[in-house]
Amino acid sequence: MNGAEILDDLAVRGLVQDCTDGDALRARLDEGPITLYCGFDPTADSLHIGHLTPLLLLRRFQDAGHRVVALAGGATGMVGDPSGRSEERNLLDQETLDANVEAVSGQLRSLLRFEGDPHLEGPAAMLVDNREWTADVGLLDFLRHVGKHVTVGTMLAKESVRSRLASDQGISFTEFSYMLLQANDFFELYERYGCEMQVGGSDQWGNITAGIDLIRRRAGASAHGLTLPLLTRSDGVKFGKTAEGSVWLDPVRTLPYEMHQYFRNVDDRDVEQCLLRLTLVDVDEVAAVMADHAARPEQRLAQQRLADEVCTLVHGEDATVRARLAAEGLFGGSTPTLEVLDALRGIVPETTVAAADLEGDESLVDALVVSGLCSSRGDARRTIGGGGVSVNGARQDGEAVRLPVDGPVGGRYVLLQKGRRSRHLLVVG
RNA sequence: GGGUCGGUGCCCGAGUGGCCAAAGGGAACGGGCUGUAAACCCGUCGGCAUUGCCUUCGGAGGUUCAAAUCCUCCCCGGCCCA
Repeated sequence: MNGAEILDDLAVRGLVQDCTDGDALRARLDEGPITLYCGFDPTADSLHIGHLTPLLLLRRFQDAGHRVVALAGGATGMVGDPSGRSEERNLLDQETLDANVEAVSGQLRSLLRFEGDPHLEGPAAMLVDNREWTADVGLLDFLRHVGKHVTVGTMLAKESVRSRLASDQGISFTEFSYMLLQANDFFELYERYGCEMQVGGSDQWGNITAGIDLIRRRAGASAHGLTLPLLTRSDGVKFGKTAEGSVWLDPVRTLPYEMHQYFRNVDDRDVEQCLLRLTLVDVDEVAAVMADHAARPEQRLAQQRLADEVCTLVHGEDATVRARLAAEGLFGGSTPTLEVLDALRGIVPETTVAAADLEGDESLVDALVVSGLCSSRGDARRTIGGGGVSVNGARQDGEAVRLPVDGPVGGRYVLLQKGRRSRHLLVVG
């Protein structure tokens, strides 16, 4: 892709909120590969799907032949970015921060192609930690070499600072200084690797332009910046949030199955935006998928595709297959196979039982209590009576108190379902 | 400090001696419809139990065969007066 092509692609996908001089950037991209970076502060031990847009943006540039740098903000994370925040952050301790940098770095690694990656074409991605050039810099040096080039007026004019100054909370000097650190990062990356461009979320505009200014002042060079719009949901809920919290990339925090389901349930109104911004599917193909979807919206082809794409990007093909099998077991409405039930392990809570436990006169009632799906035998009877219990996908008669005689699937699993949402797996062991 | 109204089940809110586990609404949960949706409809909704039993109406005592309901003291909230 030449400069125009990649920028047009981003624009069509709705991935450009703000951009420094578009013509200059286009011309620069036409000249040849560029080095660009995006920073990720280790505020938690995992990234979440909100980070996916900028991370994928790096990927898009890498796929177009450019050199991308993912920065884990070990230094900036120590200070706390005020951007987009109404309140002062709590500082993380060194130990937590180290662990977070480690975890986040691993995730950054998995979505980009580094040296040695068999799929690598063109420049390898780089992973850096800004502690590398920040940790040993003394305060005096920093003030002389960075602070000297930035006027307080400019800093005060940034939206992130202005909004906080106007609030009751105010802003600490520490957070106020944040943009200097980030500006310095950009400058350092420019010096070290010839990094000419920084990308980030829309709230990063002020920090990015601060870096561009610093590069101009100290190196007399012009650099570029581009920000992404925030993903939004039509129903007003913050994107990537569920009742349980954020959708994380860490498979322990958010099961691949749960992530798959999250996207599988995206509103019709939002699904095209998601396909464009959160997957690498070609724009033309997205249009084709959307056309299919429009013809048969009830099949939710677009959501299915979206869920598969994102899940595969983050967790890989196997996890996606498993997530789909699990969904089939939970929502397919047919008798699940051994393979399907196997895929439910780790997704549905399970209890190990003896084969004899499945044979009693009131084995169904007992099983519901043992599994914790029902709080008491009376509760179990009531729930069964209300038609709320299924065993291995088959709804049980309101009078049933005993498990069906056909026994556990493959001699191993009995899937209990209470209503649509509560499940439990009995494992014969 | 004086006066007054009130504190009821997850929440709001009726109930003013027995027919009260306590109306009604909301939430929640189950079912139906549906696109693993929204809306809508039905059911359950203190606890345990296959009849029934146990624990609830701010707290502690008391009157009564019987109290969420009456009396006494205490705690807490609203409003009015100081």
